[in-house]
Amino acid sequence: MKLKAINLEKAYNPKDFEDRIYGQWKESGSFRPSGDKGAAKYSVVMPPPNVTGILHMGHALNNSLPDVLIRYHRMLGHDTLWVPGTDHAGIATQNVVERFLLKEGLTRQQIGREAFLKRTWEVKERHHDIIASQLEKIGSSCDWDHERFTMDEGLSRAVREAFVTLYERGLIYKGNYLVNYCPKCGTALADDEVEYQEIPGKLYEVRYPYSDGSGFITVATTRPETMFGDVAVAVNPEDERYKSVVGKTLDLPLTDRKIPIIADGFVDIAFGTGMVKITPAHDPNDWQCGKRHNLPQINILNPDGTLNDNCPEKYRNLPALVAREAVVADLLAQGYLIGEKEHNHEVGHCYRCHTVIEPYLSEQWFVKMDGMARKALDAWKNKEVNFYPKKWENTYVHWLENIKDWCISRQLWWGHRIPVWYCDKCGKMMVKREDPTVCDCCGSDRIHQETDVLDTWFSSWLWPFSTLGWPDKTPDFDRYFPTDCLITGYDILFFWVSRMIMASEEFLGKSPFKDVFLTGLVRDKLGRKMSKSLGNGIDPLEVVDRYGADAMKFTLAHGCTQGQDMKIDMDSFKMGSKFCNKIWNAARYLLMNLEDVTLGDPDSLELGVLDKWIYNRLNQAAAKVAEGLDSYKFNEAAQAVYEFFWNDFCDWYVESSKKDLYSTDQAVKDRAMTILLDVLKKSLSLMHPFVPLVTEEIYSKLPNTDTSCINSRFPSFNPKIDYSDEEKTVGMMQEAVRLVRNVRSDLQIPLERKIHVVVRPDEDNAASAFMAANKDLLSSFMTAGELVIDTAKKADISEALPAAGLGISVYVFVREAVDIEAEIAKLRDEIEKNRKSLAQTMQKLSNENFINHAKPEAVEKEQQKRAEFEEKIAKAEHHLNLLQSF
RNA sequence: GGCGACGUAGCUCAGUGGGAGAGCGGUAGUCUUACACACUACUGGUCAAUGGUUCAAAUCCGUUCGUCGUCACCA
Repeated sequence: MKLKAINLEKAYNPKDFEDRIYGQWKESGSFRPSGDKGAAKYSVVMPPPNVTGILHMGHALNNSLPDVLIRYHRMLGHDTLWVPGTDHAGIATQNVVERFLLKEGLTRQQIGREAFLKRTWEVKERHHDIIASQLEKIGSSCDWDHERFTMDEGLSRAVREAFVTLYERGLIYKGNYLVNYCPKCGTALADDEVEYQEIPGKLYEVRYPYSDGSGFITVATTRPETMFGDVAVAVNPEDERYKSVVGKTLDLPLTDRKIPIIADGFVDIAFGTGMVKITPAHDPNDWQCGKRHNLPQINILNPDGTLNDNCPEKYRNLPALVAREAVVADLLAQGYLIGEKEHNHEVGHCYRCHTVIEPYLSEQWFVKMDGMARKALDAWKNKEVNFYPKKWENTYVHWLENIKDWCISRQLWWGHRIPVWYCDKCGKMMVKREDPTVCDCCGSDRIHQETDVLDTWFSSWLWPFSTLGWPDKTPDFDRYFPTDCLITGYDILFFWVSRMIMASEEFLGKSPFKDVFLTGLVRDKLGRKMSKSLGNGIDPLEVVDRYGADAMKFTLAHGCTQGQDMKIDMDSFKMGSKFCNKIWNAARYLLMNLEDVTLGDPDSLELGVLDKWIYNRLNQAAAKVAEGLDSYKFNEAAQAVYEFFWNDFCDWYVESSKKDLYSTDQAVKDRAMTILLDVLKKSLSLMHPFVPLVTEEIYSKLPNTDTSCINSRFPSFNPKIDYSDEEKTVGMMQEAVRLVRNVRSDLQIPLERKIHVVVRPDEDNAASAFMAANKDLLSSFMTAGELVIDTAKKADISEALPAAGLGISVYVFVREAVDIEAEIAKLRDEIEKNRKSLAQTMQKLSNENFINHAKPEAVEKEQQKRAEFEEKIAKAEHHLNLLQSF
């Protein structure tokens, strides 16, 4: 059947088709798992973005990479599932909604818990739709039918199941402990939710007098206002200076309290005065020390960070920093403050709102971690879970070995409310999977639920199995759990990855994924983290708008090396865009030449040397892609498809085929096109995981396809294809062409001057025979007028310029192409002129006055000129020598 | 302070025992039957410094300098 030419738009314009193609895929259910039980399964869960966030480059990266993998496995025929979803992000979301309220002059307390949650759900719905459409826009082939939210019904059930189970196993407890508390967010935080930043502060030296009037001691502190919580002063028991004073009593300045001097090994003899005031309720070390010595804990703060009633009246209700100034002033006035020096120290800040964290004594819920940590360590030791790159294993192990109990209660409203009820009558506590209506113990219906909610990560850590139906034994769970790999940034290794492994081991006895690939972080060109406050972020949607989703995906994959952060700016994406354009134009070229062509069966054709060569290159590229993707070396896989398509297919194969494609013999043309389209079709499949949209759009136009690209078979490496002889032959031809092109370029012989060339292979072999048989092709690559393949080594080459390569030499009859005498004269002129200029420059540069007194820019400019002249002279002399040599 | 990473072409980075590479940039030329988002060629680097192991080191080891990350911290 004779085909008609197909005309594609002149340039690659992703906007013309990206949304349409994505819609078609989604519509046709292409993202759904095949459910084919006969095939291997491949499953991945998406790291759920915060529902109130906006997609940033980090999301783009850790959704692009799984997309590549998922598409690759789908094309291998695997039963693939990629589960998308969003996270309720307790603190972050609550903050967002509170900001909205503030604009209306309201606080959450004013509108109450129920109304606040209603508002929050509304905000969640709106933002969810934005996030989901952004994920679609960047081309993620996740299965939307499996989408989950950490607070949807199923996942909430999973959270309860997890909490109650852990409680039943004795792994959850409640108690009064010193926790990290953010006064602004009004909630406790886990240890790893605190970020430490060095800030300048002061170290105050304060005198505490002995109660017996025998003098005073001096302590050093950065936080003088906490002195109201002091319950002792500690010295090191080994400290000779203070051995005699241990046990004495001190008067605490500004108060009427008396505190003892105690001995404790944690005190550093060398630091400060060697005396430390002990404030158990406001410092983790002091808290430990207080426990050891059975000291009371005096909490001096209100939840909002102001001083409370345990402090002298004067300071009550002042914010800590204000109180500090007042205390310092009073200490100074009363002669207690004797020193004050600059002191930089690390201070904890809230990872959500960057407020200074207070160690705060309060009643909180905790998870015991040591046992789970051991299981998670074993999972790694047994190779149940593997880290890429390997270096993260150390970090993982170190964290697990030093783990502390996890504070999971948050004094927020947005989140999973802790499933604990208290009886108002008998005071008993109940921990329940289902909401109770009456007290188990006394039967009273006057019960109330715990008001705290759970840490967001308490739901995220169940994600790989809660999204598949756990705690129920669903078909999805049976089929797709454990998942195959997890891709996310290393910044949430502890928050999320480690905890998922712990939860999964605890509840299911296996690792939730086989592999963890931890990506680097996306940074700007200056190496700074992209952030809203710096305004240096790149919006993935803007990238899509300017260059297309494929360009973004390809660039990210191509730039993704193991363990390195990725520095990018908007221009970085030109690379992917150019590649897509190249693909587009190659396809356009072939399709526009389809007129009157009848395609044959590529499998039954007798292949020529070049045909075998290109199939061999394709086969090898496929091997590299498989190798790269199997080991999470996305850059190597992307590079392989790039080089194959551009350098092998476009630059050599398509160019080589032009003669046949324009042959007057229709049979020759049909044959050429049959193979060209077959290679194109397979190339599109090869490239599809990296540039899905453009390959699908082109694929849909091909006359030799009947499926969609997304559902086509990946052209996997076929060990039976071995055309290494053809590989050598074509390599030799390419070498000959390069040699001639070098000569032409060196002597600046314009293309329209057809040159006379003798090619002399070292040996008479398949390559020389091929070149002899394809002289026309070779001539066109060399733009040669006359070409002799001189296997017999008989041609007269005395007049030609030789150039030698590996296994081959070429001789170019330059004389015919260039007017030697004129060229020599021209070069001599040029050398002369440049030497004069150089002499002038040198004169300036050798003048000390010039060097010492002229502006540095001027000197530098002269030096640049010198280098330029010298280079020009050297080049001209090189040419001159060449021309004079024959 | 512990642990770790990095330092390769003007820029961004690959490369892990035997050839120093890519993309972008620069230079020169080319509208050579799709692609100027192209083609061709060229340019450019004591692979941070130093010592060692080796027949052979950008690659392995030691030390130094510089940059960064991370964990833990002294009040």
